[in-house]
Amino acid sequence: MKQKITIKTIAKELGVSTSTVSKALRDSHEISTETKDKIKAYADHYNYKPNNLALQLRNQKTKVIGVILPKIVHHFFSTVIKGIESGANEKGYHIMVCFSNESYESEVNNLKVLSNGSVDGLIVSISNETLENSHFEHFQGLVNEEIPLVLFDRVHDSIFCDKVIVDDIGAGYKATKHLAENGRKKIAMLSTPEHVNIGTLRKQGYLKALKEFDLMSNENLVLEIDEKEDAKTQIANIFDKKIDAIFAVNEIYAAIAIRLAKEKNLRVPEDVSVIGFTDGLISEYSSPSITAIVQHGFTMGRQAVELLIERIENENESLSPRTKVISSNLHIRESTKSK
Amino acid sequence: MKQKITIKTIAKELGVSTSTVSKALRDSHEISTETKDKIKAYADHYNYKPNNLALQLRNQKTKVIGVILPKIVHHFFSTVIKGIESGANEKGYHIMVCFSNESYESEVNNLKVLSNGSVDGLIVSISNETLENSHFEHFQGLVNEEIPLVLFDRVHDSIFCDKVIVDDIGAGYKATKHLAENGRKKIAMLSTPEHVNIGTLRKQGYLKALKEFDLMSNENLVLEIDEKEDAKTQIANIFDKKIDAIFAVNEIYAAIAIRLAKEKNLRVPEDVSVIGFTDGLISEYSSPSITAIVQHGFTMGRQAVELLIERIENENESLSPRTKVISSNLHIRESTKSK
DNA sequence: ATAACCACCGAAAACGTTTTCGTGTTGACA
DNA sequence: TGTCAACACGAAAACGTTTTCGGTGGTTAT
Repeated sequence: MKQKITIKTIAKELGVSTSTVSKALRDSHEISTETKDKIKAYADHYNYKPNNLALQLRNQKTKVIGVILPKIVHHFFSTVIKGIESGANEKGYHIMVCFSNESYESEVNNLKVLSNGSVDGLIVSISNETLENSHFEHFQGLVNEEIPLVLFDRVHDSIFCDKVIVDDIGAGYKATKHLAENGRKKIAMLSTPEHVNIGTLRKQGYLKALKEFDLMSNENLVLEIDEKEDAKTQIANIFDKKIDAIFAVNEIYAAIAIRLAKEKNLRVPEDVSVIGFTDGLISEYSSPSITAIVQHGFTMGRQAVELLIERIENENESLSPRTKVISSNLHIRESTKSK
Repeated sequence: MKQKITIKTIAKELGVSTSTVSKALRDSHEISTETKDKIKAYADHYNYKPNNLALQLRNQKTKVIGVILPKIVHHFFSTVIKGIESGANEKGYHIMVCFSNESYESEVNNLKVLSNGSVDGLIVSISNETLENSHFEHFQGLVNEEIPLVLFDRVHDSIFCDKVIVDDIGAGYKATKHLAENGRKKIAMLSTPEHVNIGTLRKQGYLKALKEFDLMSNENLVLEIDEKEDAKTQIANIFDKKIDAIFAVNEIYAAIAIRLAKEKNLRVPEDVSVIGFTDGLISEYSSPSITAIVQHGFTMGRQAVELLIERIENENESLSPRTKVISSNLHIRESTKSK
């Protein structure tokens, strides 16, 4: 990189002090118009840009927000990032993005390196491994250092901070209710292992709806898909049970289910109706297009960053932790139909 | 944020100088074991972390790479980001991500704020608007300042820097060739407006293959989809032309084409074979699954970041610009079949 | 006894800013 | 002529590090 021009060089070249240059560039009344013009012209000509690092060090703030996500090649998370970046930009912040790749170790590591002063605050969605093992000491560390922190989607009660979550119970309920109202009697659910709280919560909503409609709530109808094994073979089993509807915890499982149904000569939506979670490209463009719970990732990102910036910029007053619940809604498409 | 503990506070508390503390923490031989132990114990107990801003200012490097993308909610770009982050992490770098949202203005703006010392180098994919209007002065500025820069995928010849691109011509050729070898005679292409160079390049490959197989290369068979209008109605026209194969410039157009074919009672792949670009979730999970050109976004990201870091860390020797071409290949699935 | 050496530590500069507090030079006014 | 304010600018500290250089006191070799 070429030697950058600094206030010092300008000062030396023009035979004034650095304070004068600084003041002139900030248009201070303390400096004569003549000197100001001279300095500005020089700065302009040599394309002077104030060094951000120096400013950050002096102001003791970076105007940068750290974001740690479990993954990125994923419709929901990339949408959230977009929301975060959009909200951050509006307030003059930038984002620094890291991925835990669902690993506890890299989550801890990312947290550590970002909390050394490079960011003013953090937005995090907890990795699966961390949730599975319930190790949250690293977050506790952040809270103790009073570094502003907002958790979203994958959160945990034991961490004392702002949170933005989806109404997973309500979403599970809405999805299941829609199927029941369509006359579906035997509704299966494709869920996640228990430790992933989103699966558990959505299941609660599912069970609530089943109860309300006096439908069978057989544990056999809930399939906990293990991510480490092949999803397709696991899902295939569900069709042995003469089901007429499926509520899937994400859009990939929904797509796989539809594919399997076709292979077994079942019509979607007539014989089997399917609802997915995450209103992504798959739901939109597969055929039949898939009825899905839309999660409003963009809104979640915006909300998270707004909570965070509010906390950053009012660090004196200690607000107690807030939780925003983003309600989800059903986007009805072709994969569901009344009997 | 709580008042963070610094070397100064440690020095004051322990009655030594800051230099001693610094040296002790870096395990210098200049400091007696006794003093070192004392200082380390204190630092450990109060969870001292060196302030990154101060280090960055002192070392005149940030270990941060700026990344500017046209969009993020997109399989290819999110894959590239993952590749960049992965490669950066291995070398101890972090990434700062901004989005131009395909807008020239925000691209210029992002470039400006990132080039003020907050990053050691930049990885950029040019926005559509910028390409459309051929305004590249902002990149020229970077090059003049000798800020390390790597362009990927959406690049332009007039910018003098490292580049990582896909072999778009070859990819278009491979896709079309595959269709031709399957006995398809009237192959349509769903492309982009001309200014988007990827569309143009892929079209070159398409035309090359047509010529090679003595197939009709009618301009009517190439549809330039305008992103500002509804893609579906534009694509629908192509079916009037009795085509038996479609090569789409991205997976969304491919999915839409398949959907339209079904509506017109054409069977995919029997009556119409379809190939898409970008081997994303849609291609994988729609039914029929879509034969697609895989772009190796992860590899591109890795390559880009490796080129960049090499340049950052060898800033003395001025290498001439390099261009890496990542070859793409065909992932054959259900949407293509020989006649 | 003197020189040389070593172990241990501190002062100060440097990175690039901003800001507070002087300070010297005007000019006006009593 | 003396006083005071306004004006224009500079010195220095501060943000938190690292590193060079120098210094002190004690030990060893000649």
